Amino acid sequence: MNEIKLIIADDHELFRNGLVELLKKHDDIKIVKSIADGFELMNVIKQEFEADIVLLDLTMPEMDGFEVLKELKSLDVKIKPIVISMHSAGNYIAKCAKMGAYGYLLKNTDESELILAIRTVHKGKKYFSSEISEKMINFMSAQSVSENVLSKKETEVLGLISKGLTTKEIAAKLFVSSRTIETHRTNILKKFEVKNTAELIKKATEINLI
Amino acid sequence: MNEIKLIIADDHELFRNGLVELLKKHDDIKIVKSIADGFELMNVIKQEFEADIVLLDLTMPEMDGFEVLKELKSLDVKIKPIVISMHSAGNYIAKCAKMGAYGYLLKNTDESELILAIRTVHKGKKYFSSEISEKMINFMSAQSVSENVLSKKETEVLGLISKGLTTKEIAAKLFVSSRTIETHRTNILKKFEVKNTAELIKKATEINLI
DNA sequence: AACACCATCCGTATAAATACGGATAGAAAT
DNA sequence: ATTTCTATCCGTATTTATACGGATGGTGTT
Repeated sequence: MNEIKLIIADDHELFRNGLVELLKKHDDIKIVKSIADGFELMNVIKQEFEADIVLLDLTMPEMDGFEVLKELKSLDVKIKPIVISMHSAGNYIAKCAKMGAYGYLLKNTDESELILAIRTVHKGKKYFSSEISEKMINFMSAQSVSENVLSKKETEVLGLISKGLTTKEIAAKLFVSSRTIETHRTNILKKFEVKNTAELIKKATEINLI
Repeated sequence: MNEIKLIIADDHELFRNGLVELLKKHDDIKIVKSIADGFELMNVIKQEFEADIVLLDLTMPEMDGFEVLKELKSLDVKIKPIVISMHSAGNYIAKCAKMGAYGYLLKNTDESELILAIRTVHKGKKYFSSEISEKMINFMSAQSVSENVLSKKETEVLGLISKGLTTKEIAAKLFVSSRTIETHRTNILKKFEVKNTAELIKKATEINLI
């Protein structure tokens, strides 16, 4: 039969469950697994599991979506990843496309688009909505060069900055030297092309990174 | 006749026009004026104009909604103001209620609620949705005491901070001493109950102040 | 093997922000 | 008439953030 076997990987339980409920109504789609982290996901995939598509969140605790994409590419599996993220920043989209994602959806998308994306990808085609494509293209043409995507540590540091922690406090919390955090801050500012914390936080929230 | 005479005061033309279109469909409501600033609004009101209700935006260039409320209260007119704002912060709502607003709506409200609010207020009753009331009550009970609403200057400074300007640059731009801006910053931090700029910007964006 | 990126650390220096504690004139509120 | 708030300014001191420039081991890519 032509049933589409789907895995959901997202660390937000409510969101996962919402998706499950929503997809239940569609007979051609069957959720075979619902998983909270990339690490667990890869374990499942590597062992025995057969699935057609994985709906992949980018931000997960142990192993994030980028890492999953990378590993999926190296493995020789036929599972097609559709990224489903709250980030609409062009650089994220571009990076995912480059890393082999078959689709990119925003978390605030609607049901019909989700279904459309799943079916399109299942047919072997890629699905990037016009909105998403546009953002990616804008990003590419903005010559912003390669990947000013924040590293995992940088993302973590950014989150702590936005909570009002100082460099010293962050260093203590992460058990590293203040120098390290200073460097992270510097690099984050560079990647965002801003000159101070205030502008950084504003841009980060605009982009929904925080 | 029971026609409700309405004035719209909002500096966003698109929004104003949208409202007009939307309200056209309701025969009991007549838009008698559409205005972009509080100053102009008060001129119109003071001269001759008769109206029942004014839909009042809080953020307008020359004279903002708070000032309008204040002046309306002092004048002896029967125009009832309904505030329509994008800010859902409890302190804003509370301040408006205190200053004599008959209603408070968020800009993302829907048509039915808007109409309901207008008709309710026209009958002489106040209209605060349960969502709005709740936020106000939470704010009141949060002992946050009086009005940590930013003054006009503070709001302006906050906006410039979020654009990445430093204290010195802001001072130069506003033709005042750096000391003044430093004090503004201090006061803004106090009012938001945060300890540094990063946290401030985050909170301000959450609250939609920027 | 060579290259690129990441996370980690270090030094020196300046600029900016925050923490104190004041002051004053004017407007507004009660 | 008194108080409260706002916008403006000042001093002193400390803490943070930013700007330079540089280094290393690990990991992953090509």
